Amino acid sequence: MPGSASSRQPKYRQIADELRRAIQAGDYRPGGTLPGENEIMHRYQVARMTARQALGLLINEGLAVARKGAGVYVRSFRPIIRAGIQRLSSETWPTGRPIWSADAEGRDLAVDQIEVHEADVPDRVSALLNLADATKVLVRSRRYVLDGEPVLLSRSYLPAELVAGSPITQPDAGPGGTYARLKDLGYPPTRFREDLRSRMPEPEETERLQLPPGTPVVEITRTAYTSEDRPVEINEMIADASAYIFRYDFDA
Amino acid sequence: MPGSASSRQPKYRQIADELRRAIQAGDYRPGGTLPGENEIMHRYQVARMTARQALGLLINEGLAVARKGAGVYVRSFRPIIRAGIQRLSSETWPTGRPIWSADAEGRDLAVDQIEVHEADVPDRVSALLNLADATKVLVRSRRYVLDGEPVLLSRSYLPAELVAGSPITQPDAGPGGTYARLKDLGYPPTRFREDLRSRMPEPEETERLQLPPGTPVVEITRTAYTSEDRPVEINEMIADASAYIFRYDFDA
DNA sequence: AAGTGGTCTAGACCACTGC
DNA sequence: CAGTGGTCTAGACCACTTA
Repeated sequence: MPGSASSRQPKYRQIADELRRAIQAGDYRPGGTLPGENEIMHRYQVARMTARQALGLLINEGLAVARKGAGVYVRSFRPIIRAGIQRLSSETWPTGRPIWSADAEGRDLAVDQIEVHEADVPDRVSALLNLADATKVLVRSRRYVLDGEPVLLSRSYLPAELVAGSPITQPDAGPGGTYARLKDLGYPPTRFREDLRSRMPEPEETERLQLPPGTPVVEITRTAYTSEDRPVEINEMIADASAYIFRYDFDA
Repeated sequence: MPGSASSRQPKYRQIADELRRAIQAGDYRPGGTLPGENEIMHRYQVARMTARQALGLLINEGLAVARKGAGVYVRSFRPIIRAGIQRLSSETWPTGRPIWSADAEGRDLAVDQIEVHEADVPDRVSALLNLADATKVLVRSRRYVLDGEPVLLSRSYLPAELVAGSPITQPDAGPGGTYARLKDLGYPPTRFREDLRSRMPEPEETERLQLPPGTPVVEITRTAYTSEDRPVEINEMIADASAYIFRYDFDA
């Protein structure tokens, strides 16, 4: 009778602990299959729901994924490094290469679900952009897909009056992107702020990023300022936390 | 019969969706109670486990917490802003004020579980510090507690040979902390790298940070370099993601 | 003492995957 | 078609909180 003595831990935790140790010891390879519900029921002599609770723990910890009709598998990770500071250095804009090209070094990064439209400024954005209520903003949304898997949702807000008629209002803002165009307009960003927060995803984010359970998101709010400290753009991003490492290099 | 037509969503999802909307609409205040298992069973005519699944969803999303014997409550958040760059500016060390004093503006920040000892260098650390295997490192561990709640675990590694005999080997490294002492030793850090990653906590982290389900952690790995690009310290931190906003200000 | 959430059982039917 | 995970029921006993 495995795990009979020794414990005031509930059974499902003991089972999960045993499997977790085995995973970390490498007994189950990333991408490989884990014991399923039936296997656990027989091996530990427990009911269906108890086996499910054990697997549910591992799944919510992001260590495993269940595939309906197939089985339960060990998750594997291969995050990309996003260098927050260098990627926005003003030297990189005029090259015409997209900013995110540096992030994906030799992997296949695509952009889809592009949407550009004008709208009323949301409250939290008007506060950051120092705009009056009921001002119009240009909203640029897109989704980044790495090696076929969506990894990032991005939505940026710019004062509509500032960018009217410029290529920024087009889906493709041209070489160097939005920041190069802001420079053309006489408002080059010289300073950035990125605020990072991590939390569990909302259902809509789970859907658009195709997130398995147990996967947090990182919410990045970037504000771009001109040299006169005028905020000219807000970029709100939602990243699949398992796909990214966020890197910041700076001086003492 | 509520929620009978309309749906190919499972019942527990429909119930969770309804409660989630109500929370976001403000029908349930942060800290206030949510309908419990019995309430949901009667209101929606479902079995115990189905009501639990619905609540379990909200709990794993970090929107609710269950307190045994009491009820289910809406979670409330009050994150602190950690300014990654300014807090490590070399001007702040000589003031003698602890670096983290800037993080907690008017709130009660304490440090406990302090531990200082020598150990063999772990593999991932020796790679970052450019050390040979089997070198000794000084390990300084501590836990930060904000308003009575633990929010951060920190463990730093320094080459033992470098800091031998200095106040760094004492639990209290003195005014200005480790970095001021490294300066005294002739190795002032001039450049930092912070790598951030978010994931669900391991059981030990859940325990030490007293994390409710549905709370990710942010893992921060900071490397401190001298002006000759020699890495002199690795600081691995594990933060309660719900307690922090990570802020980085930088130039284009 | 009454009510709450936590654990657990022993069934059932379903949709999906893989051979 | 056999096996998998997903949903759901109707019970049970327990430990804990609140009053």
